[in-house]
Amino acid sequence: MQSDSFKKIISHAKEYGFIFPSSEIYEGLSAVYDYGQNGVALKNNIREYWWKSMVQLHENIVGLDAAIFMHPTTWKASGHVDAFNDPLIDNKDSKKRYRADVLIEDYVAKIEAKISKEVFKASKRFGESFNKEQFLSTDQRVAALQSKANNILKRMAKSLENEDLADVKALIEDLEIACPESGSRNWTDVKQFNLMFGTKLGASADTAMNLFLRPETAQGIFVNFLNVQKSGRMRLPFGIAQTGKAFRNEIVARQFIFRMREFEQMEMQFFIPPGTQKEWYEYWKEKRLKWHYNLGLGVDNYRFHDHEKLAHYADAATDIEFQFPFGFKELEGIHSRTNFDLSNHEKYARKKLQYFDPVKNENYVPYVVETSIGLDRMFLAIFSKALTEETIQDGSKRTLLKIPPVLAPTKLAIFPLVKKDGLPEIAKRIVKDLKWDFTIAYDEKDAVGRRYRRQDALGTPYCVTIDHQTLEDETITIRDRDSMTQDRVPIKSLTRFLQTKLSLSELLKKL
RNA sequence: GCGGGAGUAGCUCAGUUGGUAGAGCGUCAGCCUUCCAAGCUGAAUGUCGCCGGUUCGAACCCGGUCUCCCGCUCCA
Repeated sequence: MQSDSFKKIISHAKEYGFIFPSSEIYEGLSAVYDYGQNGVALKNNIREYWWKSMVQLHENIVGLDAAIFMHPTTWKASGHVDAFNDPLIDNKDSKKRYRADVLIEDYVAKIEAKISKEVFKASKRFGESFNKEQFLSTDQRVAALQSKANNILKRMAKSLENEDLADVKALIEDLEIACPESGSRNWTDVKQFNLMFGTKLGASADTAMNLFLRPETAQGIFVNFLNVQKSGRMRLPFGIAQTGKAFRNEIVARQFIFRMREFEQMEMQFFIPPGTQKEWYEYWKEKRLKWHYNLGLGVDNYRFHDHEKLAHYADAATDIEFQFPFGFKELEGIHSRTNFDLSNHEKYARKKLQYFDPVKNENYVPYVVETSIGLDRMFLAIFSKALTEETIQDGSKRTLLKIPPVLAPTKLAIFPLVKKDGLPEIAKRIVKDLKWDFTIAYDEKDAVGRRYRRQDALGTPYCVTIDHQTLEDETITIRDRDSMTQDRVPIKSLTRFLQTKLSLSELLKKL
């Protein structure tokens, strides 16, 4: 059922020019997609809604557009070089894949469990009949186990540090670690999997600099913190907003545009005095949820999911999850990032990244609360909820995209009822007048009913029809996409009607 | 990466024991002039995912490969 509707979403997206597989004539490229003529319009409109809600509506939030290439040390400071590198190993019998370091750590955890058991047993005996010899032997056993555990961890750390993956495998073999699933010790080689895409800057091979394509846009904001703060005379609390592409070499990229290797983020980093992160974290949670609710996709489709295991940089984190066709999944993240990023950039760059607080009269590294949303996921959220198949009164079916009108790729379609009697001329005149303010489609082909349906499938919220009465009294009908009802209004009042229904500022005012 | 399913026109799909490809919808041109798809006439569109093999002959059989969906795994 669900996968059925998901298939419909994918084929509708293709058939109506929203999303195409990348390089399709060359058999495509795994998990890479292109936005078509209607997709790019919807995507731009979503981005604009986000951007204006951040930058235009907040005096203390400004924009930025940092480059995708960044100095390689950026990613050491951010922790991505370490954290985005996983040594993976497969068991050939169970076909299960594991992180090699986790397998070894689990083994060590077992040794440690043994140690505490020994100590516990010994303490019990100690309480009963004390036997000096026994106790000593326990002591030695514990010491032996402890040193064994330490040696394993030391060897693993050293191998990982030196990227000696053969030794990581050798360690697993030496310890006779078996697959938890199959109990087999038939392992593949350890492979390093780096989630960051590498590339080279510079013409000649020997002087070229190894770079990464950014795995998140946030670091472009952090490294520009002082530039923006000083040049913009910004005072805390203030935010920097940015939208842009990021790249992750996901092991498994799936589910259409939900998890792509190249994707677009909309991030805002909010800089605050230390100690106020809790309140700002709550503030942005509420604020962001409201932004989503405001689109009217249904409040039941959203929920918070608080992280229990926090990332290396965070002291609190939550996801806004959305009910996608394949279940509730992360749409946006709100993270209290502490001063982790700025402090680390201070360390690696050996430059102060501090703010002089005129109120407290002191210098400090600001804390950060981040809101980070995937534009492609937002697109999928809207598109998947918008796609509707309904049976109307006469029993016929229609397919429509209930995209929030403000975000629709085409805002208005204009039809002459028939292709004669001067109706097309009037229709074209209206197009000419309104195209300055709205994206408009004109269609005179086929029966008008069929033209309505065509626009329904594209999500066009309003269709204006010019009929014979227009010739008499300069009125037209406006047909509503969702209700299919029509209003007859004077041509003159069209602009104002559309502005109230379709202007982004009206939507923003509700925030 | 593993397992399952799939790939034939823009979309959904049919295609018999191997004999050079079809339908519906859509699109385009025209007719009709009608306010909610499926009226009439005509037309275009396929390296049958790709490469190789078997065969006189492959959409179909075999091998490899790519892509998509689902489930594992992964997702700082």
